[in-house]
Amino acid sequence: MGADRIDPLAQLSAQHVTMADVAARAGVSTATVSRVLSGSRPVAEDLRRLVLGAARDLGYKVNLVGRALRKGRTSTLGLLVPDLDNPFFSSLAQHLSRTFDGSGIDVLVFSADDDLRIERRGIESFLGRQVDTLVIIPCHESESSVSVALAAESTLTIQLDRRVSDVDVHFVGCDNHEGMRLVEGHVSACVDQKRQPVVYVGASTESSSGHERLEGFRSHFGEHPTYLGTFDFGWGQDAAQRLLADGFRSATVVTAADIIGLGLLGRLQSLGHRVPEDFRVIGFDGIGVARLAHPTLTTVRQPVEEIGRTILNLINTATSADRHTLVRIAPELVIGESSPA
Amino acid sequence: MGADRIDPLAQLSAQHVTMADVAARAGVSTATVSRVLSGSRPVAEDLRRLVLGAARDLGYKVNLVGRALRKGRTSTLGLLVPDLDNPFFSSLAQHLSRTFDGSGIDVLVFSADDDLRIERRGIESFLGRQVDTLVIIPCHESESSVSVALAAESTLTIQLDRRVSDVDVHFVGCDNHEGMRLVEGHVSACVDQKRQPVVYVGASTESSSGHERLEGFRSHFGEHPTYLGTFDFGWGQDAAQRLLADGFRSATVVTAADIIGLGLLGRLQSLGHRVPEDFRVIGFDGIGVARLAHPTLTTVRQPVEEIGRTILNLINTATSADRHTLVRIAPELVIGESSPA
DNA sequence: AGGATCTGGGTAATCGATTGCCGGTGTGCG
DNA sequence: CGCACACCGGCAATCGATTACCCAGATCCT
Repeated sequence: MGADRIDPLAQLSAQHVTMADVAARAGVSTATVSRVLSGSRPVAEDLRRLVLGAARDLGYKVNLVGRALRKGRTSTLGLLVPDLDNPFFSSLAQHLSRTFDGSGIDVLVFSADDDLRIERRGIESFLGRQVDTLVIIPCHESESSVSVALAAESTLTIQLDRRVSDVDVHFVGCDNHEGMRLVEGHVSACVDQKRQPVVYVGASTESSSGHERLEGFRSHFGEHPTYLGTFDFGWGQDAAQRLLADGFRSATVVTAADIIGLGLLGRLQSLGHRVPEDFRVIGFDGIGVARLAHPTLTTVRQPVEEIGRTILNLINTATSADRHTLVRIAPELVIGESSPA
Repeated sequence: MGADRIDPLAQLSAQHVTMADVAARAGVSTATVSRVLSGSRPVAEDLRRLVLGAARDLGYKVNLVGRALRKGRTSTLGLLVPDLDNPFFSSLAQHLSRTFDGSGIDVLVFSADDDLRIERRGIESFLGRQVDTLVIIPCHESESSVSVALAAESTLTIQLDRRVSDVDVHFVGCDNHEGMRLVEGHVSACVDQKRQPVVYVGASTESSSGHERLEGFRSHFGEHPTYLGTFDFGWGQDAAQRLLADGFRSATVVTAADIIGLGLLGRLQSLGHRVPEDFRVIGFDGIGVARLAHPTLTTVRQPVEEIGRTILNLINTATSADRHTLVRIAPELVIGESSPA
């Protein structure tokens, strides 16, 4: 505790303290400094103390750029999301960060702003920075293929939640088909479809999740009126008005995402319709705010913690040779007030 | 268009194509390759074409780690947020990313998970990676000081939305005092405070925003019942029950954040109370979902676009010498149904 | 014509950390 | 006592891109 102050001399030289500086001060070679600091090889106790003292006095901070260049690895995972304003993606980012805390791997997030051009830039940026792992939620089912393939050929790449077609790259995501099965089970148990029609409000099939959920819906529910838009609140609101314009005054509305469901639910209520008495609304994803809407939203929850853990496992086991891993995580029905049992 | 295919030989050598490889193939020196690729000095047209062709054939991708080591700069901005699950922070991240698109600077986001230890790790990680700018929303008004000071002494550091005490580091954020003045104006214009009491549901004063909003509230409204918790939905819900337990059956509830207000609003409704008839609820931040609640939330919107632009400007003008810049952005009242005019 | 200047290419040092290899000391064993 | 070997510190090469410096040839000027 006696040597807590920073050496005044050191403050002059200031800014960049390198291993060479520490070595000079401790009177040893940079090799020894490196060994002490990284523990890569034992170093005599007296030298160890000398080096640690010098490092502390000078305020030495490792330069990860130098290390990365030499080691060829960065202990970094790059997460590329389409849009941080979408609560499902940001919560995925949050959980992934939390899962990797303590693993020695830093999670860095980049938002593509739903733009193929920026997505591409993000990939090149992460690859250029030599991230050890690239986790990507591709914007577009077909157009993102090239970028994903590019990434996969230079580093361990994992697709998350959405996948591109035509390219074999690891994928971890929810079983959308199963999710729609759960919804169908719930609906058929408590709705008389003769009296209350079922409609689907989904998202464009340009992303695999939009695509798969639509197909899941169709295969479990059969033919029903279908409205397709984008994964955002605004589309939910628009869709509410389309439904009303098309004459619906009562329906069970299955949506492709909570944000769509929430937009729809809000607009229906604003226009004086009752949920769940007139319209039942069902979401997908299980984002936090779904529980906070009024009424709370019935939804299919994707287990984000498990998704995070799966990715962590994949990294520890997967080699870049087997690109084939495809993990489908089973979702879970959460019944809320917008479509009670 | 004729030489679009990748050279088969190159694919064998695969993985890391360096400038040396490109130079060898083009029959020039690495200096020339660098000059062609970066445009740092003119190069004869024929050589230029040769180099570009070789780079394309080999699938050359610049290694940003090597570049960063040499240049000492990375064209990167590190954004450190306390929690990506908080929609205000994730929307800030999204807008900042969007603002910097096209500027040649990549925005990388790291979540501290509201934990001082992780916040510190994030800072060291960003500093080690030599980010040119570090934008940080500190977790804690006093405990984050050391970390922020550390960052500020090695790179351009800007505090966002929240600031630590005792340290002079650039700050860009909303004028919370002014925000509360707007709320007071709205409330006094349409509420008879004799008949409907005003209460404040805020967040702990451990973050500067919590602190300043509480003070702003007090200075404009005077003494009123005050409940302090955390910046999340759960606290809003709890607070609703505390209010009821304390006997309130009607009140104008001013909250410190939309997420608190939304939690509160939802819980009040679930328990059969009417908003705005019985309780008026007012938020702060202006997150997207505030417009989607039912009823929509009256709130004080922070202009995130302007905040983003301000940071971009600051980076272009600020030197690390003047750490003093303190920008307060004027917020804006958005009247919703939860507290109509 | 001869020196000054300009253009543009190559050589090699450089950024900071890591690590393969060498060698010196000390210990253990036969 | 002598040899083998473990231990541990240092030297110097290395990762990949950039750039200070040098130099050859061309052009320009008086």
